[in-house]
Amino acid sequence: MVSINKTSSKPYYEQLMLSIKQEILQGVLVAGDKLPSVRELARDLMMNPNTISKAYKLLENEQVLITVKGKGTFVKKSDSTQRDDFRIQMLKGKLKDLFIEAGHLQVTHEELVEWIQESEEMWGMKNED
Amino acid sequence: MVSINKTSSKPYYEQLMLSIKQEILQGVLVAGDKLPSVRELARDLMMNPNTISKAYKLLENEQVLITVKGKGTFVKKSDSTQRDDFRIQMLKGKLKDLFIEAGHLQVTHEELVEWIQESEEMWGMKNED
Amino acid sequence: MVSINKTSSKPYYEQLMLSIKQEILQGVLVAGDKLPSVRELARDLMMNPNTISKAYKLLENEQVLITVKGKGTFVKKSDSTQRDDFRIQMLKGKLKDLFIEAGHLQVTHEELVEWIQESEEMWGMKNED
Amino acid sequence: MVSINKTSSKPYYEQLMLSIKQEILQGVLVAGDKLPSVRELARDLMMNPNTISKAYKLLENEQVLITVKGKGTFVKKSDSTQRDDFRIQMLKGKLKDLFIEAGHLQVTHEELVEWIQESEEMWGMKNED
DNA sequence: GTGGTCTAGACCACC
DNA sequence: GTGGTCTAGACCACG
Repeated sequence: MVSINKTSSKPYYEQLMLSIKQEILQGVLVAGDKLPSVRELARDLMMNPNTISKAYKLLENEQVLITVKGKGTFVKKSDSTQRDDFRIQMLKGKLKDLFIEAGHLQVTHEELVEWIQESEEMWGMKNED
Repeated sequence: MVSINKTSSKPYYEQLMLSIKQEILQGVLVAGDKLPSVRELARDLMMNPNTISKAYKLLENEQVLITVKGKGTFVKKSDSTQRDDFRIQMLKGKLKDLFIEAGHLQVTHEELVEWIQESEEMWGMKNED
Repeated sequence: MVSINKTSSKPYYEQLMLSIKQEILQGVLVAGDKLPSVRELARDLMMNPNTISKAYKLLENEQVLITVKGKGTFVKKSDSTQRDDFRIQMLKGKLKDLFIEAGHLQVTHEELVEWIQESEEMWGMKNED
Repeated sequence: MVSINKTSSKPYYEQLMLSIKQEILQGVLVAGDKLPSVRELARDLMMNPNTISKAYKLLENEQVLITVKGKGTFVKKSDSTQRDDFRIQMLKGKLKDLFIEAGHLQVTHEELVEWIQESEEMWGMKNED
């Protein structure tokens, strides 16, 4: 399922985090599902277990996964109680930068909005079950 | 005009690039305008000239600025004839990643679109070139 | 200042995190202060730089520190806007467990409250400047 | 009575120890009461007998339980004559760490004290032995 | 078997 | 000089 682009400049562990997050949004992974063990995934992706572990640990900090020593790592039930204002602010900042880049690439705002709608449809988001 | 946040974790040269690009989009800087010399800007912003130079060079590569030996660095007239498909693909990828993050931060697509509209209005963009 | 007990079962990086947090609460470290470089501290504490780095990184995730590549790691200005309910809940759980242990060690609730007051005075917390 | 949260990241054997200790403090279990056999409890909780055994053994070490060969495991009468200073020091250390965390989560000392009082009332502690 | 911690050492990006 | 990423391999704790 998940795959890593070893020629990208984006760190492996970030790619992995995004890949897992995407599968959760798509409903491929749901709350309670067990992720591959760090060793197993490391073998499959031909990476060092430490790198996998780093990704899992960071997703645990973000409350996306939960890991139990000796048992494995699992998708956590999202407690949609609280929004993380700090990270949302970061996100907004990134969108602004992206917006500036778009302007210089002659990408119109309408196109940006279109892209967002595309993503929404293309993935068949299963966010509400 | 341009300013650098020395406590941000974003590299100085990237901040500078974005800052210049933003001013161009806002119409503060227009095609043909002369930018401050590397030394001058380095002094004003209390930064290493190498860092300024790096930002200018990268913006030359992106066809945003143009340097004339012995004269200075200038805002280039954007040739709207061709769009850089490669970089647009990059941008689209970044937007997709941002979209995934948004999903996990419980930011709805509507909010994202709103943010884009906000930026548009707030700046009074003048990119009708 | 900071010191590590190499015979404790508590991980080095956690000890370091607590040590730094304590110094911030005590006012020994204040917003904007530069922490020792990972290499420097690693040398002083006779530890591997990776371990120091891990502690710094985690404190960055907790928004206690901020690090700028090429410059160093600094104490962050605490934005007291938002309380992290999730982590507060964790803390409350730990206090409950501690409370049970106390009961079995014949430590009364009054003693517990006393200990808290002690800490408060002993350190001369500088939380409000 | 005792129950285990299989999705918690706290080790099973620690959860079990705390659960038993809590029931003793609440008076649900009193000195002389017989605990379920290792095998029986393992079956009821769907856990590995080794894990139960480990918890019982550690509670024996802490002088909370006592095992009589061929008869079973029983709640021990607490000898309130001497307090275990070493473990009390440990406890005090943990409270100090917890206190530091509280400070960084903007939890006031008053709140901490409140939480202690809450626990006290909620359980109707019966530790007048 | 699972994940967690720590070390050692290489290479890269930023200033 | 600074921190960041990744690999390799050792040892420990949990079930």
